[in-house]
Amino acid sequence: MEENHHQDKVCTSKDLLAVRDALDALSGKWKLEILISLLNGARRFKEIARDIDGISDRMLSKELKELEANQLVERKMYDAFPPVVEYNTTAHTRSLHTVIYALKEWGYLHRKTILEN
Amino acid sequence: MEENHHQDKVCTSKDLLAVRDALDALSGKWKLEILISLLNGARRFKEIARDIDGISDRMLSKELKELEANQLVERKMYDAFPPVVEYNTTAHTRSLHTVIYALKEWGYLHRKTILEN
DNA sequence: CTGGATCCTCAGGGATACTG
DNA sequence: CAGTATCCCTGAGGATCCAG
Repeated sequence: MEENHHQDKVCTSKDLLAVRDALDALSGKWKLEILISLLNGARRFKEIARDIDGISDRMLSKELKELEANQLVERKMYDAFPPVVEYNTTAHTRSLHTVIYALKEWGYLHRKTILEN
Repeated sequence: MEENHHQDKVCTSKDLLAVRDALDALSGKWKLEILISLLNGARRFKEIARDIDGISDRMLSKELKELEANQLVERKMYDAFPPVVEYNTTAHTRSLHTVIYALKEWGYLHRKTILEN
């Protein structure tokens, strides 16, 4: 980033805000599951709903909207009856791989650490 | 990890649980701020409280306890009056660096992505 | 099928006061 | 200083019904 202010802090307050932004985009009980479902292929509303155990239509709709607002899913509507809507990932979703990988690895490590003591 | 089951999924359901474990350990409004404060050096209760704008004693106490349960902070009590308690990071906290770095980088990228459209 | 509208519950977190 | 105890409020998320 452009300015550093010569601090050797682990994480500046600006950095903290960025971390929060990232976490906020993934916040909510179902977002990750939805993204992972879509990372395995484009899906329609009901297909995602069937894919994710326990999610209600209301929540799926809400989370999809937030993900779309954050450009993490793309919504394609086909003019037909009954309605056909297809959800898919975006380039931005793919950029999440590093984050998901880091969280996953640390999650496994964390569980191991906790169980060992 | 030991078994793969020959799937080429981006993220298995076991992986998702690990991601959730990671996120859970960092959940709560103040945990990251507390960790970052401590990553810049050991601190006493009141020092952390002063470091973090807006946090109440109650929340600081609660979050510190959860972090300690997750071995992300270490609590040292010195027998003295008035009481002296010092909080510090642990080896496990340091292992979080990859995660925080990934989240930070993606957070900046995310903001850039959103603002561009 | 793809959702929107409504109502309800509960846990996260704020404010304040108190104790060893 | 280092926390606890209490009370309260808001918003995330569940359940159910309705509409195009």
